[in-house]
Amino acid sequence: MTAYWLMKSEPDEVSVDDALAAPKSTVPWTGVRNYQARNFMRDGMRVGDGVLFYHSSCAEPGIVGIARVASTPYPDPTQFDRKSPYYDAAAKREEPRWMLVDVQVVEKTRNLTLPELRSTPELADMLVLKKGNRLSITPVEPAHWKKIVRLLGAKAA
DNA sequence: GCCAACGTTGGC
DNA sequence: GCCAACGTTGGC
Repeated sequence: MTAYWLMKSEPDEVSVDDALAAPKSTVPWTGVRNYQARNFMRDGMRVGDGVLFYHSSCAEPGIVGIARVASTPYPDPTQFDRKSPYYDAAAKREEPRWMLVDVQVVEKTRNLTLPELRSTPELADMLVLKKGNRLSITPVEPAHWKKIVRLLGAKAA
């Protein structure tokens, strides 16, 4: 049973173009330091799950690509890297605190912007649109996924 | 830069 | 376990 997810990335950090330019169009989803979001990656995701690649904290926030979960969960290496902004002194190698998955971009799309998402009645219940939502990873209902893929005219199903 | 909303921390 | 203070997210 394939599940669907929305994953936010700041394009200044990793944009959909950056991901496309990476080997196999695949990037490790580093830097998540929120337990709920971590748990989605660690416990909820399966290889092949659908991902909506979302740009946040930028001029035009929105969904900019279709991707897929491309690995099983493994420890986020940046938690052990003293020079990384994501370094976590409390994380031990024997007992990693932060887990991530690899994400592979399947298709770059147009930007389905936040205002457009908000103005689409069928998408009103999306978690990412809820007031005050700050979660960088949210599950996506199959019906919402289908609607968005249709709005994007994306090939990926 | 502002600020609402939320998560985390730490004293008690 | 409560809750105030603080830090972060993220749209605008």
